[in-house]
Amino acid sequence: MNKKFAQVIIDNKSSSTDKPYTYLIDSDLVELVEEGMRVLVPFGLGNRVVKGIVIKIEENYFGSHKLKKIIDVIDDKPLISKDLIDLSIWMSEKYLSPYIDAFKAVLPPGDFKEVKTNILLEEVHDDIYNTLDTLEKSVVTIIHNNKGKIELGELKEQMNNRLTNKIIRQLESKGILTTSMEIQTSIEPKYEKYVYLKNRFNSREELNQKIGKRSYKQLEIAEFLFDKGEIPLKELMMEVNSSISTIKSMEKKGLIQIVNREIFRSPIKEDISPYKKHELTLEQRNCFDTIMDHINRNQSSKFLIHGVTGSGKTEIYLQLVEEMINKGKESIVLVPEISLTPQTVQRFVGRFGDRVAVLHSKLSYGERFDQWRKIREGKVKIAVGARSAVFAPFSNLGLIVIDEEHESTYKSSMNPKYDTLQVAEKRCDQFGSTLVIASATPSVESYYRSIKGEYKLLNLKKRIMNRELPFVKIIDMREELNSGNKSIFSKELYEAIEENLKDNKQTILFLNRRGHSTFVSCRQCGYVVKCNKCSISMTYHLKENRLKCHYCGLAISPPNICPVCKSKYIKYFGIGTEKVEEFTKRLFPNAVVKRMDLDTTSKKGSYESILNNMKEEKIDILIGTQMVAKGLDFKNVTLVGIIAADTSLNLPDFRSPERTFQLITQVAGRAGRGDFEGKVIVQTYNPEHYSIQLAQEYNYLAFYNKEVLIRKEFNYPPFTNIISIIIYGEDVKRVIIKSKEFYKILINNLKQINLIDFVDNIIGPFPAPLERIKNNYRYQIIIKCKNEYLDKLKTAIEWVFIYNRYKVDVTGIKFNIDINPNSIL
DNA sequence: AGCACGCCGACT
DNA sequence: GTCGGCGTGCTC
Repeated sequence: MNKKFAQVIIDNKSSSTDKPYTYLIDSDLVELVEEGMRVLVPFGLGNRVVKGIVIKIEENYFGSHKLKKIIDVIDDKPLISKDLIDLSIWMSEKYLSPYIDAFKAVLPPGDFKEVKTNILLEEVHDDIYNTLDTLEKSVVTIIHNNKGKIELGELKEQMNNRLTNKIIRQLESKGILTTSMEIQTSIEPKYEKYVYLKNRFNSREELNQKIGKRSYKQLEIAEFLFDKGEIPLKELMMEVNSSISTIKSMEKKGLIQIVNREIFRSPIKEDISPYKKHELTLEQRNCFDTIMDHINRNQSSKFLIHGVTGSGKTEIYLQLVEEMINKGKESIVLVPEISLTPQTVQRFVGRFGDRVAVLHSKLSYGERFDQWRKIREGKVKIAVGARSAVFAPFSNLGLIVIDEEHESTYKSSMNPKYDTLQVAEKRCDQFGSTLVIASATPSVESYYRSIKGEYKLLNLKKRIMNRELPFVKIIDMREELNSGNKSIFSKELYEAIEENLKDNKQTILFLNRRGHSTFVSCRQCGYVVKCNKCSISMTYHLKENRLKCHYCGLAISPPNICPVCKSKYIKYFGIGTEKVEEFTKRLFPNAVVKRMDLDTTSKKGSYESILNNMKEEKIDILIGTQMVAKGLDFKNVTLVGIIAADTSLNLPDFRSPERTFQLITQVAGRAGRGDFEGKVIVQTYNPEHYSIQLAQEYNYLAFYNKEVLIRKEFNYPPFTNIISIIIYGEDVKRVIIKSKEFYKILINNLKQINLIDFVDNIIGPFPAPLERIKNNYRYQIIIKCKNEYLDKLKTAIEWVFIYNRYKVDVTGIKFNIDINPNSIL
């Protein structure tokens, strides 16, 4: 008997069922099931039928479970290829992520269980039809009677024959059928379960009578619902600390109703004009040739392009991609989310037209699925997108480009908490393809690796057309203050803006903080308005006249009198982009001033409209956050002002000098991109800090050399790995007790496996720098560990925190484990 | 997530 | 005793 064994991942987001389950593939299915296909399997004591995905097929089974059989196979082709399956398994191990989350990253967007296969009938001539066997004929007839198109599941139902998938494949190879995937997202929006009391009770007394004293838990829930009305099921379970079974039995009794409510989402669209090919400069050509030379000699290689801002890196990517197309290979181009919207995408779509798939966060599930399907079915050759585009399901991948590789958005903060650079390396290894990463300010880690020879370093030192990098002037704001200037503009910046306006040139003002005032405080007693769910001061937003929490979104009206001491001396401190806008408009009443940050670009198309106005020179002064720092290319911008270079410098994170250096360099790069010289004015209270000084000189190498020494001395990446474990929950006392308990268990475990002496450092548990977010108290343990012991350490962490082998009661406690996180805040 | 098993308290 | 609620543990 020909039988095989399949490892199946079942989607039910509970950590205890997140592992491969082995099922028997009976002889009648053995030829139909492939890795990457979805199957129906019996699961649990009640053998309920669930959908799962086959990740491995083996000839033998040596385990001791009595195996159940796969009921049926859903797909006629694998949803994902073998290399993406391997990649997911690799990710779940590398980043300690649940399998199901790692697989969701590579599976079609949306709910993979809802993917349908459509079968389309081509024209069939009688002479061909007559060569078919009976079963094949009946398939053709069924589809014909269904207007030439049918969904696979429905066809199988009508055929009522195990071999349907096989027949389809035969007919497909004869060119009689074609198949195509579809997902029903436009009519299947996202839902969440809500609970409410069935409206039969007028009073508590009536409730008590109906339920009876015995079911005190039910009574508690009912009373809770009586007060609250409708509430999400998850929240209810949290609030009353009850299990689902209690709630379900109440539903059975008809006391409560559980309903699905839709959660909203929205799409956007854009128009794009052609972008013609540019002649490469000598430097660009050298860089391009070196890469192509390696590719042509079939040496799979990794390159780091260190190119100053405005050196024309995008044109190099474009031409590399073109070469790939000529070789019949596909390319993935990754850009940070923020610069994704118009400019880079316009260039790719402008040059390659419908051979480009664009993936970004503003697509709806349906749109995203369409892009995914185009890639999967080989209809496009290039995928341009944010970090998740690294999973684009190409089958003959030749090149991955990562633009602005230093950007923090390349590290995911959700499961799987992957680092896009590492994933890209892995994919390139799988396909033998080329990896090109590039930045004007490479991350210390990447540059270190290029020095060690893991990446081949390519330099672009000149801007195109030999334009000069803009002159950077540092203004010591302490001196401004001493000379009596309390304004947010130094004298020098003010005069420069004034002059720029006179010359009809454009100005960009950068401040990495949105809102109007960053905190509101009482001058009498020092009280600061804080979010009542997060340990963070609230930012005042002028336009809406509200105080907002930038972590949880809570908005309240600003107080007129101090809630503590009742004084009316409430003052607004700190500057945000909104206040900069207000001041700028007041000081330059004749200038057209626009602000670009999260608050002004949340509406559909508003980002594009601001950029277009900027391009058409309808805006004199553009004020913005991070958004203006990346990739924007306006020829008429000659002045860039950095309002406060210190905001990113004083954060308690080892990467803050690096961030500051990168930010200043990137923002400065926005000036002088046209025929006119650019100027940058940096305002700071720390003018002597090395990251500001060296950014002024555009001296990346000196910055790197200094920074890498510090990293070595204090043992930070790239010399070690940092693992952050955050233990959080709503009950502070429990969080503290549990984090101490887990810390002890972890230490004991590490002692047992003789690892404790090899782990560089374990600190904690201490309150996380952001001690409270969205009502959760957060305690943190930070572990440093060299590469060679990392795997052992991860196993220990998995054992203690994820599998919870020590059976610690973890009700109300959650963990967030991040390996080499972006920041340790 | 869903299902069964077994403990335990309240009522006959 | 016995009925029913509620927590616990397992799912190839």
